[in-house]
Amino acid sequence: MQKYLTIYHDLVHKIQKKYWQEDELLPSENELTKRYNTSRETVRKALNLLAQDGFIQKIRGKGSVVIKAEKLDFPVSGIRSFKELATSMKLNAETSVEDLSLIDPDSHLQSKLQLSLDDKVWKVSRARKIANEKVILDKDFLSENIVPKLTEAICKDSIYDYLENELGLPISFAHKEIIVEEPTDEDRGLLDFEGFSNIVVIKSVVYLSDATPFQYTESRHRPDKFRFVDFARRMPN
Amino acid sequence: MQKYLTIYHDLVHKIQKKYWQEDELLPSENELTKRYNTSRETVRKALNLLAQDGFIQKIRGKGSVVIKAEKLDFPVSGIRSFKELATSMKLNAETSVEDLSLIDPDSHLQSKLQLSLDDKVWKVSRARKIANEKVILDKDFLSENIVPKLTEAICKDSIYDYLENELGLPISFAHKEIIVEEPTDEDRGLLDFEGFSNIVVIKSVVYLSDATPFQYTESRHRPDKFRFVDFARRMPN
DNA sequence: AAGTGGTCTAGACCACCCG
DNA sequence: GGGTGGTCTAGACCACTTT
Repeated sequence: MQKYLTIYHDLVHKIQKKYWQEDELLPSENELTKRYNTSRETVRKALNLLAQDGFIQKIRGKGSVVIKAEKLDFPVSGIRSFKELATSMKLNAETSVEDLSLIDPDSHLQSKLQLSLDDKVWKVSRARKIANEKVILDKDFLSENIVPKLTEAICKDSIYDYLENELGLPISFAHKEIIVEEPTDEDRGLLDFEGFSNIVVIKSVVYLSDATPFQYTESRHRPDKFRFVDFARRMPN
Repeated sequence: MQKYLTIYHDLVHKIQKKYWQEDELLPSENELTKRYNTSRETVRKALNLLAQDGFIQKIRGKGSVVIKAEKLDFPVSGIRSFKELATSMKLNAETSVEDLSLIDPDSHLQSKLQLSLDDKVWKVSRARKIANEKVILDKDFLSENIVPKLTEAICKDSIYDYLENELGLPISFAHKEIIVEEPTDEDRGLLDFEGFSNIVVIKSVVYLSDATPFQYTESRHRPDKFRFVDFARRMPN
């Protein structure tokens, strides 16, 4: 494990354990350099990660302030699996696999996943139940080229876990968009939809570290149950 | 201007001018170090910014690949004013100021903006017209402590521009959330709402670089006209 | 084996904040 | 003036990809 990541994880852990109060200052970079017996640039790398993730705010001339933690947030930025989210948010959640099949992609999928003519894709539909209501419908499409096999057991647990830990795929980045749509008949059939007239859809394409797209996902959320949170930083220009 | 930022801007400019093709490799870090007559760490800082902004994908052992540019992105991450967005997306846009007044904040605002008991806030309501339809309602609340004066002319142009360039405020980061709500009577009155039964609301709190919150905004979008794009990177656990 | 990006070091100077 | 974070340097070793 790299030094700056162990420092990062140690600090995250201490912040979450309220080792420092909110609005309090972290030890200075020079102090941390001594404590972790490393160089200042390495400490800075860890602190910059913390800032990027919204744990601290660095203030020139003063120090690094611990930021008030929000909870029950559904992060927009960052690739996280439903299982990771459910765990970290301590949700009482349950997944049912509604469909698992190997299909011929339509042209939209072919272009999104840069497929050849006779490539096939896995289609997975899963309904997510939170507090005994089905409120999320996840539709995943994965290149058979890259994911040759999928089982219902894997889908019920965590596809991400399987991809990263069993197949060792280097998942790298994702392009996401959020739009609001009219619910389809499928949405109404598979979710507890009550009388809602809109559905919030997060569409994403996930890439490997060599920039190959291998997964297209639509995560369809009942509009009353979610808020999507983002932590944005003013960019240079 | 810092060296790594000038390098960053130069490379962004060259990528946008198609100096390198999509999927092509940038010159190596060592090569760029020579060309810009600097150190490798400085080049790497610029390249990491490019990767963070989705311009390139760095691949160990190979190099930095120029990523296919997506078009018409409405960035979630990054704080941008409507004017910046409208300009960069070349929209035919128009703003009307519906309300501008100095009010006593309710308790919700007091806590969001960390106000004292008799502090006042500016309230600004603006309707955004795109392609001759009023589809966005922006409601801004700004601390009078930090923004002592506001005029209708400023609000019609760009508040951000005024804050950054006239007042010189160091705008630093924002916490945003996206939720779907029922439209209010105000929404129906000020927007061309047709028959829609939901509205997409982006709520954000904007902070100065010393972590003081000074602005609370609700940007209310007609659901059919709304699209949000984000570029996410898999975080180390 | 050579070239690439990833990490780490030790030191330097700067701009900013505060007592 | 002393401490803080921001930038920059020159050099080193490593893991990975390609030839």
